[in-house]
Amino acid sequence: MLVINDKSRLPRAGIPCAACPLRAKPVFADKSDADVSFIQSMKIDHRLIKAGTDIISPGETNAELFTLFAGWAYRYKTLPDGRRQILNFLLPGDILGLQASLLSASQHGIEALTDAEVCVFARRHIWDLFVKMPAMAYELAWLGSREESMVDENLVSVGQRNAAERVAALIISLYRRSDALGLVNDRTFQFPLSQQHMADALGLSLVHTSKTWSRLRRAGLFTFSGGRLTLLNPRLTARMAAQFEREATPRPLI
Amino acid sequence: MLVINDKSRLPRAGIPCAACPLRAKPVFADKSDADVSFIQSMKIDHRLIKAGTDIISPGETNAELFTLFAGWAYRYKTLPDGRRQILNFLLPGDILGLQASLLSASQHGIEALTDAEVCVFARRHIWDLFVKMPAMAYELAWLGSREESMVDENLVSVGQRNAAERVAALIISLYRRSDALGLVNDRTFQFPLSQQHMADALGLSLVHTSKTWSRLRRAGLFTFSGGRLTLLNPRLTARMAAQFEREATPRPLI
DNA sequence: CGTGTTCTTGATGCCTTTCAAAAAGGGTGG
DNA sequence: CCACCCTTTTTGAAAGGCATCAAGAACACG
Repeated sequence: MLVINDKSRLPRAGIPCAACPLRAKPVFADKSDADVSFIQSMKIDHRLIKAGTDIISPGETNAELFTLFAGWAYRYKTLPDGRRQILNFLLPGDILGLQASLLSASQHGIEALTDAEVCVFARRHIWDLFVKMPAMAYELAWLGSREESMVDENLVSVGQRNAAERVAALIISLYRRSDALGLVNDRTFQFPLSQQHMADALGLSLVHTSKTWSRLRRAGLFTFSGGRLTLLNPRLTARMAAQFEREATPRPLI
Repeated sequence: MLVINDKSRLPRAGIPCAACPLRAKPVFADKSDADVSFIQSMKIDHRLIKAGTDIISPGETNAELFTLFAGWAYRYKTLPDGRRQILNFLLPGDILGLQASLLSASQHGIEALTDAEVCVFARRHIWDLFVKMPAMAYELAWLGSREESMVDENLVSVGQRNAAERVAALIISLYRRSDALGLVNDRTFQFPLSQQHMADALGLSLVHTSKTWSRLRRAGLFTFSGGRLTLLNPRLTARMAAQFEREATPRPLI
């Protein structure tokens, strides 16, 4: 998978929020020093998560709030018989566990897709934030709405698009989100999903996902090797997915 | 459909929030007089919406915030070629347009399913609410998370459940929500969806929805006539839907 | 009592699933 | 560095659930 570091355990754990490398990216809205230091004061931990482990478990109560600092994750729900639906994917800078920390018990799980790092904010501080930092509370609500909007779009995919359109929509969506983070070089970016992940996200069987994936690849839409995807024709892919709106930017980082 | 009133145009328009009949229902959390009068001060209109008309249009900017006072509505998205996905249904007391008013342009539309009444809150007042009323801002975020959680569950349906399970899940979900509002009598409640609505919500064709619907009806799961549905066996229906969590209650009403 | 909408039902076809098994990677220990 | 094992991906074949087409029935409305 994606190896975050090799020498030290948490090389970036000590980095203050003011010097956060994520925050420097143009996708994220500028913040006042006061805001950043409030964020710093809320942050109680910087945690390394191994790929494949839960960051928030289904049914967990009193879940903390996180910001994904590095790596990928996904929200999912599981039916009693084991069927799993991936609700949406999470990339660096995304808030994680807002729903879980507002509602009493988490209705979903969140699992690290790659090795990941998260900034941990104590649940009990969220209330402080609403009282003392209305602008940031507003941004939190904004981020929540943005996530809902992503789930909306996934529901449109699964409910209305055929297999090829779904795969195309998934690729273009992750391509654009990676691009916004500056993670796309020469139309190439890290694409750490297994076909099982794609199948569970798209509501397709593993076999049919595989066949659709290779059909699109052979059709010259993209190349894929070593976990890196090159999207040869983003325009065509977007058209193939039958509409796919761009994101508003910049957005808040908490 | 559902005729709200016959004599006067807006019989309840003049009712102050303090005397709101919705608020009296046990599903909704108690609020202080100060909170209620703040809500009253934010409310700029009480509007009657005819069934089938948009409350928020797709792409609308500067959408206001609403609380659904009476009737049903639904959020939807449409693809360029006309395919429509219903994202979730809205019942009295639900907040409406939060995502649209936080994000710059509405990514979805909201349409009245029956004749409906809405309380209108000016978008510009939302910011005031965050500054002056942190507890209510928190509740707003809570309601946003709750809506996301409903979309999550619909995504699980469409992605993982087969046709019969989807129909059962839809029925039990609307049954429970109606029940929480005290709208269920003797297992019978108003069910104003056409089969086209169900099809668009469940990601099924109209024909297959009709066949599945009548198969479940003939199997003795429910009876339906005159827009009213009697759920003969809620337990069985819930089991048939393969898990369906109950809602936390009470919840905030704004 | 017409007329348009919604619902029902039958027939046909295909997109997707399921079953099965081989091929390809990836990681680990000898 | 190769052998071995486990996970992931690929392919083929067969079945089935759901979509599409078509048209009649039931219903709502003016």
